[in-house]
Amino acid sequence: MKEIFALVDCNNFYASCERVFNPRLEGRAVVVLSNNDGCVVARSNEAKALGIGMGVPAFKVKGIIEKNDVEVFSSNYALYADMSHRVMRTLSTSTPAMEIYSIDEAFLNLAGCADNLTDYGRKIQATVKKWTGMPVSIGIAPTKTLAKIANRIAKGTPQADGVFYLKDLSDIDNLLDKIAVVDVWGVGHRNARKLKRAGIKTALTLKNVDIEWIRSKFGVTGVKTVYELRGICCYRLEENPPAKKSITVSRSFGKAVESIDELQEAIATYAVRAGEKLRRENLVANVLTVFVRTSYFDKQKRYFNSETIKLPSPTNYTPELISYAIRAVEQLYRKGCSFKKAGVLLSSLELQNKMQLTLFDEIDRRKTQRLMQAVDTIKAKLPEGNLRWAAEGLEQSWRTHFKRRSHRYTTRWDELLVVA
DNA sequence: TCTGGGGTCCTAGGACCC
DNA sequence: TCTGGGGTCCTAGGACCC
Repeated sequence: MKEIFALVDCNNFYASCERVFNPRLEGRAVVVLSNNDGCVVARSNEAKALGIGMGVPAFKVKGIIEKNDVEVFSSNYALYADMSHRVMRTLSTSTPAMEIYSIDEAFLNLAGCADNLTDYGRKIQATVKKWTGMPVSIGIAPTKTLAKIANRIAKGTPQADGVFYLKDLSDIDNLLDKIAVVDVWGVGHRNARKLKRAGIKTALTLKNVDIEWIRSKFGVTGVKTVYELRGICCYRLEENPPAKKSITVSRSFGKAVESIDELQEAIATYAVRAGEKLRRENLVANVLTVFVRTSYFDKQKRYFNSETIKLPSPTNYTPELISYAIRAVEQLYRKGCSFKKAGVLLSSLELQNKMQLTLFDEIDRRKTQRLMQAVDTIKAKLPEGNLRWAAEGLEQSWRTHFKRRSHRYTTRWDELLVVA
């Protein structure tokens, strides 16, 4: 049977997460900031109405925030990840097949689920709200790209009330005519500009474009997008996400870092985190890259650089990752630079149980594996930061800021919601 | 003063091989 | 002295997504 896609999208996800545990925020303008409390990454509808843009630096909207008493939060990833699990678990009860597309979105295959899919969508919407407190919008259509558009319509038209089924392909043209080409999934700002120059401004004109022309200018991705708009499915539901191909841990510093010791501490800390991610996915890495950079906005003394190391044997052993990462910093460090951001990238990943053993390995892999298992288990039981590798340093004054983080209500006993 | 983080895929071009 | 053509693999950079 042909797939019918529902795209379920949490409304203003991070802002809504804050609201679920803080009813005082209901009806008020709420924004959530990125790491280091830098940019606005989520806004309640009220905050959007005040003209606070997505991705704008917080300092640029400080005036609006103060004048309108906007509630401001730092990102609370522990809370958002847990809320995401709850929503996804709830959704899984309403469909035989789904794909978790991002922290706040999932594609469901609704083929054969009900006679009236709009009603069925409403039922899903109500269940998620009741079980998790999260408001969602649902777009239903024969392809993912059209489901994305249906979701937009579900959100943007009051009559739809959060659920919209793009059912009759004959109606589609009227709707596509009103969608700007930049709002089509897969068309970014750059390609939108390029399309505009060729006279293609709406989703409808894009749908009707000549296929060979689009292939020559935009490659196969462009062709797929056009077919999807025509109702021809090019992107199937991915139920089992393929294994990760790379893992990155990177952060902006809370303050500029100038000494090599601090830069190495920070990189060691990121390497530790990267190792944990690796082990959680049962992966090992063959290649480690470290990058450092000064502020993007410091035009005078700009310095971006990276160092890539081919590891002698695939590993997820933290001390090994730390030592190579620290060595890379020695290559990258420049005296007199104010480093503002750095990161560790692990790539050329493979499954741990399939890994190629090196003949002359100096490390007893079985032993280190048990050691890392023990460390991970103990760390999970201790309060954050209580168990650390020496290389991570003690003071960590470079740490990223989260000055307005709410409680991690759902994942920490000491931060439970208190009902007074 | 203050501008996020983590991914994927595609393509073009170079290196290398026969 | 003459100096082809086709294939694969890898990498860097670009574009996109949330």
